[in-house]
Amino acid sequence: MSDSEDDVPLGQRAAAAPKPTPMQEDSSSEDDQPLAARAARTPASKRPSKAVSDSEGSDDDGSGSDDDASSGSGSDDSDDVPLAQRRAAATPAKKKPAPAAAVAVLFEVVLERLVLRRRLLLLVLAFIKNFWEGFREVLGPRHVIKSLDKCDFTPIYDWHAAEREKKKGATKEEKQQQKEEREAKEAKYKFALVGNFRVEPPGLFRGRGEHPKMGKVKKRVYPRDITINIGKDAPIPEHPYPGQRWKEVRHDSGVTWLAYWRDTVNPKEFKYVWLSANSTFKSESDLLKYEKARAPWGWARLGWGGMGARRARKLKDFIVDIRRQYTKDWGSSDMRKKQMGVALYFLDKLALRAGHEKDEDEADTVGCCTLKVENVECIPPNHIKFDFLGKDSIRYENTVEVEVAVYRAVEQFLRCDERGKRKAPRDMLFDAFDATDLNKELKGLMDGLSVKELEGLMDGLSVKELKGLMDGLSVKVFRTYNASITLDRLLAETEDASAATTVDEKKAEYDRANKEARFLGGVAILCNHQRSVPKTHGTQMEKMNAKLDGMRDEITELQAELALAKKGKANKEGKKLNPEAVEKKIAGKKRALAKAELAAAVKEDLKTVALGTSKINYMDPRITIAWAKRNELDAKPRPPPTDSSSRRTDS
DNA sequence: GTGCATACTTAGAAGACCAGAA
DNA sequence: TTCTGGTCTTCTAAGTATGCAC
Repeated sequence: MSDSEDDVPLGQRAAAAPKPTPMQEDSSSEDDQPLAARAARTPASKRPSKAVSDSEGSDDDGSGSDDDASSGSGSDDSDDVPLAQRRAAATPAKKKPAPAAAVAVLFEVVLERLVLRRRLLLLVLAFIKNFWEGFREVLGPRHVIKSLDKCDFTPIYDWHAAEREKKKGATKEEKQQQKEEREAKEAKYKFALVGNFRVEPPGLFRGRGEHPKMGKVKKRVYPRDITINIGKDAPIPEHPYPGQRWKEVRHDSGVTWLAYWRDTVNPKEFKYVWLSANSTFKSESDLLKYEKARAPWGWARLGWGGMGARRARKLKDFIVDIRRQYTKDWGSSDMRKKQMGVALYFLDKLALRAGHEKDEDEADTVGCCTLKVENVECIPPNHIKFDFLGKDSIRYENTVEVEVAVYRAVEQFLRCDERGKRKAPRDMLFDAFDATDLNKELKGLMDGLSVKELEGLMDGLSVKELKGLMDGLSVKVFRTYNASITLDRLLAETEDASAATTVDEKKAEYDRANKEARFLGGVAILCNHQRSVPKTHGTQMEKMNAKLDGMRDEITELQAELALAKKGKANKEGKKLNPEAVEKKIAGKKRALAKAELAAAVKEDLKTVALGTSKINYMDPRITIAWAKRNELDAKPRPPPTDSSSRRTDS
């Protein structure tokens, strides 16, 4: 749209515009033409396709063939020549036209313009009709505006005109800055950081533990096997296999996967391409997970945003109710209720996984709800020993002291089932329900609360919001909660006993809370995050022990030197030493030895503990941030990659 | 109530990377 | 410059959760 045209209100343009020349109609740069001029060329109902046919030289306006003018797009300078003159020029001038013929040409031109003006007027009225229909819908049926006649859009028009002037008047530097700001704002919608963008290559399936499918061939996956999920208007991405097509192209904004294919080893399962863990989608999902875990209990020591202390306290009462309820169920005569009560106790106390049913062609592992009789042993008077293979066939071996009522209930569950039938070692400990039932039960706890009870818990949240948070209450939430609250507790313990004053000392305390032997009852142990012993562990320990032996020998020698120094005698090298200086040296060596011994002990203790999993999946990062703030430490997130090819995703 | 399909999270192994020590 | 050891990244297996059809 030309600037001069643009400065004229639509209504005025409608009246003033009907003077497009055929050459203007045929211009290839259609977008640059005034709306009215564009509208005049094509009936509103067929505009998009008609625009194409016009450019191909249709005779739609009834003025005879315009092929000459349109097909060649003419010479550039002919745009400035009046139509009548061009008509004349386009016809070979064999002889001077008679006056009557000139009048006829002039009449034809005037007529043509009148026809065009009428058509344009009709199109504008069409435009206005459509606008009013849409505008009325936006206003709603009860709006005071009932027709367009009395509407004055001048302020809006003026505002736009002023903005345009402002843009025009900007310096080159200002325009560049605006461009950069715009691009920075839009960047998050242009790039996505994909987690696993490679298709899994062919190979042999290993599986973990004694997997029945180990050794099976993983076939190559081709584009014809892959369904992709892209935006409706996005171009279909190319793949490196000519002649093949994607299995399917979907436009599903209700899911987060970008592509999937069927696993060739287990065709019942899918493999997905997702956004990376630090994308906004995944981060928001993580936030929700921690909110759900936090909501029913509330972290005792956290004062940061989101949940006020008052609400946290009230919601904390809610878990007190859940615990009271499952404690009551241990004595229930309803076997299903009784078993669920004990299972919830295990989940809450031991942070076990839910344990869903598994197929025959999967590794034989269990979780809380799928524990078998052979996995559980009662040790009088009130200890229970668990011994089973959990996720990834990692062994869970733990003996815990339990409430007497739980102990007796488990003895009963081990003996016979719901109907009184005697159990064998491979029978289920909890035979009256499964993990799905337990999840339904947890959700039912929330549904059972009256609006009045909810109001007591809300403290600013609507019933819908609170229910939304609590809808997420499932078995796995107990595990997330327990992991996070354990970290919170351990950090609190270090703070309470802390003599640290410097940043380095405080940071060392945090590291110790995460790693040190004295906290081995911590998050990773709680969640049973194990690893195999690193291959280099043996040689590393040998080196460390040799170093420790050397340090001990050194201290022994120094102590001998101290004895000589105290008697005023010279040492082996014939030097007389100051006893105080030797004592100081010994103290320093002892401190270094203690530090090295601790490091060796931690290394040995942690050789089978995986710390990363709890850090990534279970410990609410806000607990660490809150701890850092309380200790006046500057905890900053790692800066995003600077390389433009690896921008963070927000889309 | 059950089984299945689908979608998403959690998990350990192994290799890559990097900083500090030798 | 090379070695070492800790941490990060990648890979993909193995879980959890839930809606839907029957």
